Amino acid sequence: MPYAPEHKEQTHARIVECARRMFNRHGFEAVSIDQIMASAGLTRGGFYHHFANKEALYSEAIASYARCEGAVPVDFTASARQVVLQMIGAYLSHQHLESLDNHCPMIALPSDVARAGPVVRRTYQQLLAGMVAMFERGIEQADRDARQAALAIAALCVGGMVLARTIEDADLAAEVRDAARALALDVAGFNGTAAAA
Amino acid sequence: MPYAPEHKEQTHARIVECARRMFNRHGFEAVSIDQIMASAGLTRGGFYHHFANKEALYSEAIASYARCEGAVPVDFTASARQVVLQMIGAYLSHQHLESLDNHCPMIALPSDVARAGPVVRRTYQQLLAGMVAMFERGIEQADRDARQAALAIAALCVGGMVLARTIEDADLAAEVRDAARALALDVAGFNGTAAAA
DNA sequence: TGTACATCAGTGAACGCGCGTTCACTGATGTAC
DNA sequence: TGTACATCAGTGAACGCGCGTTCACTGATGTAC
Repeated sequence: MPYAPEHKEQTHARIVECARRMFNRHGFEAVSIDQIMASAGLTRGGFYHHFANKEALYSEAIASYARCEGAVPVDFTASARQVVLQMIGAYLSHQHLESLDNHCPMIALPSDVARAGPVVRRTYQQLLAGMVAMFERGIEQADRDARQAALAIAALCVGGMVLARTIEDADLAAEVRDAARALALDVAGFNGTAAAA
Repeated sequence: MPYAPEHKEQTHARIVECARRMFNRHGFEAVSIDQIMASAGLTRGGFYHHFANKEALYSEAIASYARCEGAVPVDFTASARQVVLQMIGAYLSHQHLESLDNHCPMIALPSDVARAGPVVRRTYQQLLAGMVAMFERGIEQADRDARQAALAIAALCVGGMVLARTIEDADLAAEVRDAARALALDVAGFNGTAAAA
């Protein structure tokens, strides 16, 4: 047995992490395997010892976001209700918008994923499902409405950030984020508790 | 003067329209100039008589959406208030989701535009500004809040559709659209007036 | 009216380039003796 | 403890391909006489 068994795992994880960052910033197609491997301190040939092809890396990169720290810290040991408050504030924050390496894949790669294969899309869907479940848990409403509210908040978070990230005018971008955050907090039941931008 | 003066204009418009459809479906990068020109009944060489380069076509294609009919008919001669009701219903409709050639560019090309040049992004921003203004006009609220509501509704429309388009599960996609539409109608002041899916 | 001409929209072969992928290899490593 | 070995993660040259772009050309057209 040459090399310690965890050696390959570590290299694999390093490639995925580099890919996640680069995909977030530039999209799937604009980043080449050469660039990813170089960024991980390796050369192109080794790629196919770790992944069947480039697409296989897409879903691993998206899945790895759930394990990474994210752009803005959220204290997940707080109450479900507090987590919702923090999540909405963090997701629609200026800090999240600016951290190009650590965008949530739902706002960094929406059209890339829409055009990718089923495996990639399923991974993306799990990320959304996790986010919605987290909102649902912390919303104080009649049972049937909590899910609907959670889904609408997810749409506000993603829509607000997708627009803010795409348009040129920074003032308009901030306006969109603020409006989305205000409504999301309102729907979650935090009336008048506007968090910082 | 060979050819009638409107001849080139018509060919130009035909190329833009073909490009708009193909970009909507597959994104900027996945569609080649060859494919666009072939779809317009021409060959690749003529492209550079009409456009400086491929990116120049991006913004023309996005701008052309404002002039095309869209996926779902909206009667713009109705009152500002009725237009809002129709717009929200049309934007978040199943019909819009399914019409891959006529998606609003804001949901078809979000990451493509985010990575494009300033000209493309400015065109996209104008599309958003037009949508927000239309919502603002038809919302009955205190002046200061109308704009905020309009921005939040735009975020809901775009977020709801971006998510619905990207995830695999059709039931979850419909749930997201329904939740976004219900909240958007509520914010616009159409309490309990749920439109058809 | 008929014809020769100038224009320029459209053609298609060719270019250089970077991509994803393959493959014969190399050499650092843990194991067996 | 020291050495020969087998393994396999990583290397880097090479491949075929399709892309955006260029350019010398062709031929359909409206105009001038």
